[in-house]
Amino acid sequence: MAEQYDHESIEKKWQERWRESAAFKTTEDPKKPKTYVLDMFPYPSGEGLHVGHPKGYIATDIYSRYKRAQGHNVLHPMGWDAFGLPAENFAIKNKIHPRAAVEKNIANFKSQLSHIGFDYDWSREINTTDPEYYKWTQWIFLQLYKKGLAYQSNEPINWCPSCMTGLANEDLDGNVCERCGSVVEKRALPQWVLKITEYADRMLNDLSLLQWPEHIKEAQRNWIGRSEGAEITFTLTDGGSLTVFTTRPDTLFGATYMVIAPEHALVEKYADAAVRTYVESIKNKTELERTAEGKEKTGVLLPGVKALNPATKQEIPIYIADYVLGSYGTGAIMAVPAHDERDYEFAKTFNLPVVQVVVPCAPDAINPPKEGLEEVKRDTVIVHLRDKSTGKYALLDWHGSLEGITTVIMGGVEEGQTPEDAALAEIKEEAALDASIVSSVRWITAARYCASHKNQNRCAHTWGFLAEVESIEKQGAISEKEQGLHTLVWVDEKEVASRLTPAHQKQVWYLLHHDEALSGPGYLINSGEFDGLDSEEAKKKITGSVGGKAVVQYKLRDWVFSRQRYWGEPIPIVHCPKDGAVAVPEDQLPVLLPEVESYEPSGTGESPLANIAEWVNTTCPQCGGPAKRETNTMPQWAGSSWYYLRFMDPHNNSALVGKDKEKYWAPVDVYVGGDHAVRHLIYARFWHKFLYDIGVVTTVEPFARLEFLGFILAEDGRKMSKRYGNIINPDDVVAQYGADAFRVYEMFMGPFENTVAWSTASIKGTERFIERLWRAKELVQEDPVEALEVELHRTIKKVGEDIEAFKFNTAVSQMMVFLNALESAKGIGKEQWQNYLTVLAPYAPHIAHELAEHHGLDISQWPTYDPSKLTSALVTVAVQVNGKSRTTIELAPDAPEAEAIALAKVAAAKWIGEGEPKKIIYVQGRVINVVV
RNA sequence: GCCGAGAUGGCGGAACUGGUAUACGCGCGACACUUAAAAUGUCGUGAGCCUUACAGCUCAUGUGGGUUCGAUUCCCACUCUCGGCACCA
Repeated sequence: MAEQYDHESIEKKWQERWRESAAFKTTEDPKKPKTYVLDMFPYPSGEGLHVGHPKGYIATDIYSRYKRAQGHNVLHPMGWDAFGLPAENFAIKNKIHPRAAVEKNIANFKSQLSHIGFDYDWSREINTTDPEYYKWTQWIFLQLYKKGLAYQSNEPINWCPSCMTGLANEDLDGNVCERCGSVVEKRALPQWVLKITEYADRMLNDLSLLQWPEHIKEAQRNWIGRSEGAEITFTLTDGGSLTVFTTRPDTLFGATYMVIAPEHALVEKYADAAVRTYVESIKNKTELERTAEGKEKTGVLLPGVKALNPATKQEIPIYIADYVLGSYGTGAIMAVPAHDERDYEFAKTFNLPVVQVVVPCAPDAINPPKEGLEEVKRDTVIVHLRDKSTGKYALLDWHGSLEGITTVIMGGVEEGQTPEDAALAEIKEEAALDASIVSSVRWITAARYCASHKNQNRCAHTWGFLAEVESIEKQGAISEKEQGLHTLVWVDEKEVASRLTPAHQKQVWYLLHHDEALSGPGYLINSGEFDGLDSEEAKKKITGSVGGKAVVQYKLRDWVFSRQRYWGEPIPIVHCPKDGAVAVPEDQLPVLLPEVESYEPSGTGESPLANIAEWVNTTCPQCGGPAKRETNTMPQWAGSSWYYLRFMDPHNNSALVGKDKEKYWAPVDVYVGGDHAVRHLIYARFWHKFLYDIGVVTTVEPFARLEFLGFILAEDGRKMSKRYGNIINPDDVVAQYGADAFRVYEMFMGPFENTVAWSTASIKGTERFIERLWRAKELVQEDPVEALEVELHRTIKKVGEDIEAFKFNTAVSQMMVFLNALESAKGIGKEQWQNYLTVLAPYAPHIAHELAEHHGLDISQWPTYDPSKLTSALVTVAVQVNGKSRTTIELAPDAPEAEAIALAKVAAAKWIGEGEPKKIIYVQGRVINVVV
């Protein structure tokens, strides 16, 4: 009777041993290669950890232990991000001090983590609310201030009426506070703002240096939202001017009106009663209501003034509409309804003129223009013909060299013909029917192709129509010449799009049914001297011709950095009546957060700190006269924007991080996290680049590689939440199944980046795996078991490669495969066992160490695999006949082709049948395909 | 709407560079051990057809096409799901 594996006492034994021997204490060692592996540090909430949290921590722990076994010097720290609203709100609700709440929560988190067996160097633990830590957060702020990157502003900001504090744009979900769900208001308050926009381009460009998942990089790009365009100034009829930002200066000739934001300065000057009513209604509407109304465009004419389109010299009206944002660009646009979807919507609602100035034009994929040939422009028509009696549409299936091509009825517009005439004439010619025009495509479209019979390239400048016949009863005879070229076919409406071959004709069909603006590029029309130019080229030329200038705009706004709350880093500034805002001298840092009785928000827009006279009243560091401290605090993101640097040198009193230590450890080699990663990464990259500029760090990016973490859902498929009562506490799981089974299960659940629901049934599988491992120790013998060699070397290879690639699930699978083989072999050599336990140890460290100790084995060195041992003496080769697998044969992996084929022919004789195979394909060691 | 990722058994998922689809695990079924149950072990397990059996056949990787001796993998079109952004001119 084999003894049961007692995970409780064995795991405890090893955890104690690691703790007591400080096994994972890390010091700089120039002789060893370094690896810095980091999790996004947790926010110690009152709810404690659920089983989703440790998933990332297990991954970094495996990576860290693996790298240690490879001889790397590994930095794998843990700390706490503990300032911010949730802690403060929690404290208010429970009537305790936030500091006490944080301490309690941290203790709880630490206890939960301690049972899972992580290899953290706890001597480097940091806490963002520790004055020794936030001293340096304040120091960074001062450096930003000194470089002019922190400034005061009185612009209206987002105010959350429930949290009673200002928020950055990034803290919102649409127009709702992401913390509490209240709808935010606009409030003008004195704010500290950081010039993150200064770094927008560098943050965008340096993404190319990073080994990050594409979707995270893309989210960063979206967030930065760079767009290149031009600023163009329109003169007004009152002698003034109005400047707009546009990315499409090429469409200037199509600008038939202008729109300014309700906040625009010009509004005041000309506002009449209607304008005021509109602007008021916008203010009173929450953004929620505005979104609920969808994309319905609203607006009102600005009376008494018009603008002059600098290209057409025509007077155009100016509207006020909320679809133009005051905070982007110049708060004003030139509206080009033909080429902008929003302007088009607005123009339709307000009956404004629409002028097409760009013709979309793509080269035909089947018959592209040939280089070197001259291009001739031809006016053409494309006409869809519907048989009213059947609802079917006419198409032409072409013959001869155009076999396989299907088009619609089309042709040229001859001298003296209108496009409508031409369309009807083509129908007469190709379908022998008298039809009438029902509708037409609003836009001219075009395609470039090569007319090889004429040896010229053509650009078909095309009008599109829909025509109709009552029925085809009156159809005449189609000429023999036309019959020879193509056959007229009638197809269902649904089929038309898929039957048409040329992309251009598909586009015309689409536009016949969709009334949309043309937002793509093309060549210019209705644009005077610029007609015929490519739109890309026209951008520069038109901008130049009207004295505009090229500019770059970003969606990214400067970072509103003040919070009117207690629980955050005080902003180290003193306001002096004489000297204005004065930086607190660095030797006076940290500016300590005062101990107070009442830290509840005042709601007045002033921080609770404002009420503490003895703290607020101070002397000016410059003139020595009386002055007041800045009472706003920093947002939660501040402390987490640089913490990865402090882990390198957590107890340094004279610098944020020592130069040598930074040089040794930076950058973070692997950074693991998920969820709200976008903002944190933007802010941290911004600060890091700033610190690079002032010489504090030596790398341009903080996180070389990022692995995105998929979440764990509750067993019911919903998010784990107190609200649903479906939280699973890792403490309970560890108590029941053991830390190793827990660790292996979380890695085995699926690909690391996948979101998967927890399954109590499935964790039993990894529990069995651990139990079977335990029993396998009875099978250990002195001599190696030959039959296990191949699988062992494969396992060493696969587990190592999979850890590098964060493909933990397949590594676990391979370790299970090996254990299966071991059980079948009914024995394993000591050295083989040692190698196996070594690769197992990062996943299941407790049992691996226990088993290793049992046989006196050293599992601290990662084994190397022998490539020559990855394949066995015989391989199974599939035999296919006509691509279908029929049977298999056994072969030496390097068997000569002739031998393989001979064997295959015999094995598959009954499928091959009589006669010689047409062809035989042999893929070494894999497959033989006999084609008969 | 735009951008990104994805769709494989009852479930989580695997598959090198285009080469035996369904590894590994869960679940399920049968059997063994047991007075019994749990635990454990052994065997089986994509669907359908055919056969007493051995064997054999057909169909299956979201849908429809294409390239190829051969496609989960490459190409084209489409459907759906998830994530991010969302009137950014």
